[in-house]
Amino acid sequence: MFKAAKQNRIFQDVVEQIQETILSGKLKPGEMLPAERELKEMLQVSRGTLREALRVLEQKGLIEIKLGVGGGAVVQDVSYDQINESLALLIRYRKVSLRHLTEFRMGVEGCVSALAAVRATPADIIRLKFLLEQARQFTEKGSDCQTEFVAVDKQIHLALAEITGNPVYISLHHTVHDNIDRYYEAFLSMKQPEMAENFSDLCNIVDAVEKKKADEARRLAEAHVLRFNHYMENRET
Amino acid sequence: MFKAAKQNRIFQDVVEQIQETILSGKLKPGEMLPAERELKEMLQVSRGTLREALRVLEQKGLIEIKLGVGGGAVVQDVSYDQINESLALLIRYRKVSLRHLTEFRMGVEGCVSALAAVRATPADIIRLKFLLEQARQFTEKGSDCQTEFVAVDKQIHLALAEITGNPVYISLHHTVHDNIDRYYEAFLSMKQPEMAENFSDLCNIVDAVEKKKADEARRLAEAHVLRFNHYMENRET
DNA sequence: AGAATTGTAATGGTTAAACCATTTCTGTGT
DNA sequence: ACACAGAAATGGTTTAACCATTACAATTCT
Repeated sequence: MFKAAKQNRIFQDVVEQIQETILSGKLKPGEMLPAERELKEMLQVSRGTLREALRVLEQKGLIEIKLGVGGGAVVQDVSYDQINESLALLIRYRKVSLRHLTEFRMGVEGCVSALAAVRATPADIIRLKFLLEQARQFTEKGSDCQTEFVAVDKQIHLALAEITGNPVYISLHHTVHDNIDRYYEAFLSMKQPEMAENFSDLCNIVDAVEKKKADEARRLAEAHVLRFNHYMENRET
Repeated sequence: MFKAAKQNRIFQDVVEQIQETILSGKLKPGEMLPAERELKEMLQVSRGTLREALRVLEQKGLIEIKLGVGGGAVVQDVSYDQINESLALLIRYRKVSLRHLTEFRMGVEGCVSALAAVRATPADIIRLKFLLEQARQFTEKGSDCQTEFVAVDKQIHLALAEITGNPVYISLHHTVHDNIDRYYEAFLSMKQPEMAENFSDLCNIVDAVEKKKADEARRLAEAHVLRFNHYMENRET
């Protein structure tokens, strides 16, 4: 029901004051807080205490500190970085396995593709086909371009997430890929045939999205993620 | 590809050292860091700098500070609190709406139910039916027990997530529910008929899980979340 | 005039030493 | 035994000084 009522720590009060000022819109992204030496006078606290508060706000992603003349605390636009860091921490701490992550990714990419199939506009389809064309070129070049191919693959999945228009899916896409990439770099190795297989997967997904076949898009996306994973499983420790 | 290479700030180095020690398991939850005055000697930094580092670690949820003799930094078990706070910030900043959150929840609960249908053991089914029985009792009592009913509803969804055995789904369950609950508290109002409808939903989902009908479980779970949401939409600002 | 260099001041980063506030433990007296 | 008081450990805060980085202006060279 309630959060633990921490004893009064002055820097916490400072954090709350500044956070409220930012969240209420009195300070907008890009604007700056007064310099530390000014701010400490306004708040009637020591510089050390103020700096502890700034560290917290920085960690929350609400401000960023710049050095030098004209430097100081710049208000940031709230982004997905913090949520991603938290999830990454959780993944690392709980030692979430590649299997778990892949299973989750299967589910999410499936949902994303199904939603995208419902919502894609003609412009979205054009964008997807443009990305497909890039993928096709890298596929032809074979394993020399594995990195580039994986990058385009990722862009296609991101595009699908963006088509859903749901920021939660977009955020998760980044989180999952940032965390799964570590495994890719270590374990993934595709030759020309595998790349061709994957390229074919992507074509089929985009095709299903274009034809607004949501269920088929889901099924194909799930199979695609699973296939990607199979390439790695043999090589996993 | 790479993260921005922040200029060397000593406290960041301290944060990384301590964080690595914790994440690598050298320091386990419940164990304590040395006292500030000791730690600053070990790390060869000033107390102010060390404290800035501790504020960051505290904000990340890796440690908690206790006062008095025998106090100090206690290593925490990584929880969902930080990720929840990040999501709450996004919601407050209006980057994520209830509609987005519900849509996402539909997808996740669908995947969870489908997976649970595949993996549920007889013991899992017994647990689910035990929870259903509680829900039935609260349903009969009507709107006096709305809070209790919602709590059991949540427990059932958590149980399904746990049946999948995938920690990512379990984590997400907590995050989504913690944040969606704020809306529930503000907007949700169910009378006896709505509760009966929901109870029926839950029965059908558990039934589909028991019969290992994954696709049906998914469909039912999605409809269930959607229905829950409809109760609120009329009341939303 | 224009370009390169240098100086200067603002600003965050760090250090040091001292004192306060809270909490636990210990010893003393009843 | 129990209660109370004091001591000690530990985080919280303050102050004052100095260092490092940066933007900008002044100066000098071509």
